[in-house]
Amino acid sequence: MDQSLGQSRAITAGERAYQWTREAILSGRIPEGTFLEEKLVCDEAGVSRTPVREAFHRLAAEKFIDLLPRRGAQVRRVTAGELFETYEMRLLLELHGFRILCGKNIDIPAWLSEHLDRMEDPERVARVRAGDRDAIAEHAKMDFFFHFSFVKATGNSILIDLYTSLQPRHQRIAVSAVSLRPKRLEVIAPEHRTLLKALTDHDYDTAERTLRHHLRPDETVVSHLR
Amino acid sequence: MDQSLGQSRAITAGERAYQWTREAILSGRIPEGTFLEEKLVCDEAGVSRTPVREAFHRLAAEKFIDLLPRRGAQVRRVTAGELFETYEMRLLLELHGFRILCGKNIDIPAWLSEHLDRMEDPERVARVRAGDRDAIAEHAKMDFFFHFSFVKATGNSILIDLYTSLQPRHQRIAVSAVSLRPKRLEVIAPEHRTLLKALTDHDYDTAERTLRHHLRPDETVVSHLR
DNA sequence: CCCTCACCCTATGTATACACAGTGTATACC
DNA sequence: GGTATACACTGTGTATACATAGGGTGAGGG
Repeated sequence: MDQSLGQSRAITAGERAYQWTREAILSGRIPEGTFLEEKLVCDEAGVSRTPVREAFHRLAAEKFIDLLPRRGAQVRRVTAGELFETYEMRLLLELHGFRILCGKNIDIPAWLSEHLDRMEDPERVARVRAGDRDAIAEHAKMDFFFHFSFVKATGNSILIDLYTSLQPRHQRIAVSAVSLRPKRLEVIAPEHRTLLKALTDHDYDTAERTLRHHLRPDETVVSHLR
Repeated sequence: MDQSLGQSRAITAGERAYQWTREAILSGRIPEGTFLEEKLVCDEAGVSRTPVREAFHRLAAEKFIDLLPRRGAQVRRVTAGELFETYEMRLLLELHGFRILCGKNIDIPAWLSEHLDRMEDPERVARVRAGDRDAIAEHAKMDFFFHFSFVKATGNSILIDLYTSLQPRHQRIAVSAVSLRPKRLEVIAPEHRTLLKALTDHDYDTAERTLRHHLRPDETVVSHLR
């Protein structure tokens, strides 16, 4: 195609295909259960099938899609069972992060407060509550980023990997939760503030108590996924 | 890890390439740090480059190899730092499994005792102590399988996924540990028996104490990886 | 009206050809 | 003798052609 343009060759075609698809799934442009056709991604990402297929295998390993032999790539659904499991694992991994952060007196990034400011921006919140799909997907990503920051601060690369692998499932759950119960936003925001303060103060007990309440499956979402 | 199941299904070329490479790495036939050439796998697995490259991307996502752009696929090394992190994560995940198994009175598979019998088979142990690379790799796989069984028994599919993703790192560490300190075998075996009994008795405290001692990095291995 | 079966057609699985970057080596120069 | 540079070669990155399985659609029968 247009390889001859001499653009920054740093990004390979496979990487473009991967990022486009990953973003399309995370943003909700491609709904769960959709059979993702190679040709669609080829056209959208402007690459041939080979790098697209490589991206698909990577995305399958990362639980974004299921690769059904001779059927195609299906965007993964989150079942009710997986919802419970995801919260269970998030609690396990995040609490472990908290223990390290508090125990070793590791400081958490100062800009996290500004991140919460952006999440609570009235205009953004209004769009989310209005049901704007893009805004909801963006909110879910920011929520993940917030929690991920604590895990990242521990510096444990494997913990970071494990937690990262939860993102596809987190995204679906968070989108469902905010879509079905926009009122949750009013609960989430102050809990995030409490978490941040507790960790800044190295107050593990408060952090744990808050997180245990924060990571509780919403019955409305559960029944919706059943 | 399920090496013997499902021979009858129509296995794709990509799957053959994946399994051959995965097995070659786990068995130690391809040493860490090796640049894995696509052509080699093509010849060995009897497929063309396309499915091999797909397998490589999958293996990279699973942390078996690093894909260096324009350089190739390098079999991952385990650093000293990752050794500590791996033990830390194994402890976290396995203890969580133990809590569930004991708390919910879930029974663990009865055949695990026979699995330990096979691990302690004098002939096998002799080969491991003699430094037989295949026997050592096999021992490491059996060790992983033993610990994995507890995680599997919880039925939490995400926990199972997360633990599975530790296998590449576990394998390298276990092989190093047994190679450098064959004497460890005499410590490992009784600890495995203690763990199994504690879990059969739903005695979490003993299980936790034993596991905390069991999953302790060996200083010899640590300095070897540095 | 619903179910079944056969056909076609589309999308996947695989191989291969070509483009090009990175590495190694040999040669020339300092 | 050591270092720098140019060139060839090897192996990866990508596109594309071809084979084939699986599903959709239509007609025919119950």
